Amino acid sequence: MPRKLPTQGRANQTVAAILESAAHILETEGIHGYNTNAVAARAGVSIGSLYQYFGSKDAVTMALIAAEAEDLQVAVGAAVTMRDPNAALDTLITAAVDHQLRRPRVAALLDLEERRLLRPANGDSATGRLLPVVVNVVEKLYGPHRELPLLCADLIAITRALCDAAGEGRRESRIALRDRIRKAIHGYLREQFGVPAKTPSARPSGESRSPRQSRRSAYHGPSS
Amino acid sequence: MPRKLPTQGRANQTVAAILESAAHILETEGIHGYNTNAVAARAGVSIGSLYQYFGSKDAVTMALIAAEAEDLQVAVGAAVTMRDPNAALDTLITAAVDHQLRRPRVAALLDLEERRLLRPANGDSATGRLLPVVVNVVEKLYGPHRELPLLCADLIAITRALCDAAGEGRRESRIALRDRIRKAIHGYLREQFGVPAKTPSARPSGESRSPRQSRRSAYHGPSS
Amino acid sequence: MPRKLPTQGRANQTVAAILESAAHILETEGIHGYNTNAVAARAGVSIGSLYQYFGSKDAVTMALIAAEAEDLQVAVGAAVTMRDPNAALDTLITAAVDHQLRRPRVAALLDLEERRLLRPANGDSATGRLLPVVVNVVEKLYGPHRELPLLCADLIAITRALCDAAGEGRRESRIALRDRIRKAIHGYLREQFGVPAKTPSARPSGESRSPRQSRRSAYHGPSS
Amino acid sequence: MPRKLPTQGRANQTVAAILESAAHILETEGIHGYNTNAVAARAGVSIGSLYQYFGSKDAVTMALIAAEAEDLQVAVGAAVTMRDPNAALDTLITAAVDHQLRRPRVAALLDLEERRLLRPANGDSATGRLLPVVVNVVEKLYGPHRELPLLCADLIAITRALCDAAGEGRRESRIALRDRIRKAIHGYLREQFGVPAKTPSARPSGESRSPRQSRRSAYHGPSS
DNA sequence: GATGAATGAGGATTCATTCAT
DNA sequence: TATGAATGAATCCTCATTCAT
Repeated sequence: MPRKLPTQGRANQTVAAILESAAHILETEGIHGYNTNAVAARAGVSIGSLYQYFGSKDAVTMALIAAEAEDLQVAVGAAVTMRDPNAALDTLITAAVDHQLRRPRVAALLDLEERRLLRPANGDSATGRLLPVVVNVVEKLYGPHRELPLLCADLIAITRALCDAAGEGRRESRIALRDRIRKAIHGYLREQFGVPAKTPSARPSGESRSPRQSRRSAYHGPSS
Repeated sequence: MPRKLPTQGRANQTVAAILESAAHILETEGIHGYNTNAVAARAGVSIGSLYQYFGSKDAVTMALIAAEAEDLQVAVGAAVTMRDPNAALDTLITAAVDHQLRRPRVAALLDLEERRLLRPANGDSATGRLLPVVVNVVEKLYGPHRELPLLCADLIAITRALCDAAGEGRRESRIALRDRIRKAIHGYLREQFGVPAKTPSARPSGESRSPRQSRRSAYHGPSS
Repeated sequence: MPRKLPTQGRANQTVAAILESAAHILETEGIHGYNTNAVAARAGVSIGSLYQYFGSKDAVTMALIAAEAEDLQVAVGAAVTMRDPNAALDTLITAAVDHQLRRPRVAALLDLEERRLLRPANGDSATGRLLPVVVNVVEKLYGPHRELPLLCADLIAITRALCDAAGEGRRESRIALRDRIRKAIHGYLREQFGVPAKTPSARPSGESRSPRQSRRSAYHGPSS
Repeated sequence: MPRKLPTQGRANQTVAAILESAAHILETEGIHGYNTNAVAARAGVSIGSLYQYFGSKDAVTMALIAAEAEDLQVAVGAAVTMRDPNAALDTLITAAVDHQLRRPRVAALLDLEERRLLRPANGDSATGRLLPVVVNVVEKLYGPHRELPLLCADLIAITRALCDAAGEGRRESRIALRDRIRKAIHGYLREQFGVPAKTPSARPSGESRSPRQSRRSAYHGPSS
């Protein structure tokens, strides 16, 4: 690592170019246009170089999955250190939304590939590392539950689904999407926990408020 | 007419065998094992016969999508005629669960293919026909909402996501899954409408009633 | 032959329908659309029936070649009996033009196939039966020549080429085409024979005249 | 640059080998044996290599057409610069003969394919570039004519037909063939113009000299 | 005889991967 | 190390032909 840093730098550049190219092709052409020759060509490197850095097409895909998940991982890392579980959850949701909306199709397609590629040596999927954090946050927010991992996996699935749905076709602000995801998550959890908590509105600051009463005024619709 | 019937029968059998084979291969091998030769071989017919009935591989896929969606369509038809919107919603959920759990992977993969195959053409996907029914049912249950189609699309996406998640890996009873979907749906809607639904979704037990109160004190976030 | 005439009639009808269909497909789709299934379908018979009457695709093609050449054969037969060689030649030319222009593409494509199919058991091509007649006519018109068969084969090739060229693209009257063919033929022969004969204008009657002199009055063009 | 040249050389070799193989197979097997696998095999390259250089079978065919027409184009270029129209015409005829006789069947089959492949696209066939040159030469030789392009297209068709006819079966010297073509061409033109050409075409002997003069009196038209 | 479902060899094309330079 | 030409197994699809009904 200390030696031949310039080389390392070039290698890193090449790897980055390949992954960027792969993502772009997946986004614009779908799986059917996703082949190593196209990826190498668009990356501006030879096919031989691609195979120098990645032993196979699947290796490229896996690296892309990891790279795409990276910003998510950053958010996960940040969430872990937060005191306020609400802020932590918001951080995760925001990261998920940003991630999925940046390249909606890539995210969806990589989901598929991830399932296939993780079959043999599973364990370290993005979800795998995400789940415990979510469990931790939710437990802080809603208390213990004997099926918490299952519920949190559901939350992740729901979040992903809403992002995917938002990605194809309908264009809307990420704020609106975030709001809907928050409602889906808290609605689900409240049903599961049998609690009248209400979705906190987007206010990433205010580390604490006594929500239940004060938030009532947020209701609209037939009720109040 | 008697002349043609045995022939017709054979043709129908062949078509059915091909679709069954296609579904089986998608389920067990994934998209990577899904090719016309394999489908024909497993169906016990020659590749030529496959192409006698389906003009292309995509045609097979589309027919499979239609066939797999058929039971869903039946449920949709039934739900349309129901007076009780709660029962109608349950019918739809049950159908979705049954459909997705029968061949979890097929359902997920066909979703992907459907997106690709419907891009150029019309919009009569399974979701397309499902959405208005859901909108109608939800409106009866929760009242009007200016973004009802969007919300209902979310409901469909959520349902699908939970089924998909249930499909891969964890095995559980469809009753439990149905219950979780119901909670996700009603939780989301209650958040969106800010109102308790006219009819609560699941009353399977009394067990989960009491925790609701006692756990209250554990909440952080908006509450405390 | 005397018995089961009705059956024979039906068979003939079927055969005729198949050949007509084959010609139509060759004309409109070219060799690439010319396959037995399409021919049978367009003829309104089953593929099985086609193979009942023709042992193979090549058999269909050969029958089509024979059928298409039939009107040419009629003209050949007529030409043989004519006294006036000029009228005979005109008959042949007219037949060739009519034949080639009715279905220009079929004629050209069958030419190709004929060459392939006649390789093994050649001898009875349309040209084969045509050549001696042409030789005979030309000899009467222009006198003997030691390479007459070669010259006459050239005449046939020239005629065919001009018809083919007329078939694709440029539309013109068959009278004009006939005139050009006549000029090409007589021009060639005059060069070969070193003779001042001039192309007779189209006057299919006058069974006999001493051509060289009497034909003078027939000249047109810039002169007279 | 030195880096690329050997590679370029290899690529060129491969392309040349493929075209040579294609021509050879067309010549010996006809269209029925003309498929990409056979072409690649005979060229000593893999099928993949063939598709590296040619996007499709038709692309191979078109490249072959262009390659086969190349020597013709050279002759056309040479003819354009010639002062003496007779020499120019002879150059063209010789080129046509040499071209067609080198691989008679290839030339004929490519003619067919050319018609099919040029249908949709532009009109720059070999004939397309040839025609204006011929028109120019003929006009110099025989003077103006309101249908000169048509006549010259006929000349090209006639030349091609005689070459084709010479190609199949009968073997003869190209000198004899050239002579016959010259006679066909000038015979046709004299008929059309009703005039002796400014320059007689072939002077291989003295034998045909006297008739030309004596024939003059037979001409009508501009002359007499 | 007539039918048309079924067959499967054959042909076009793609693309992951290798390897000589 | 980089390159990109070459490879060939795999895949989609066609069509001449057969044969059970």
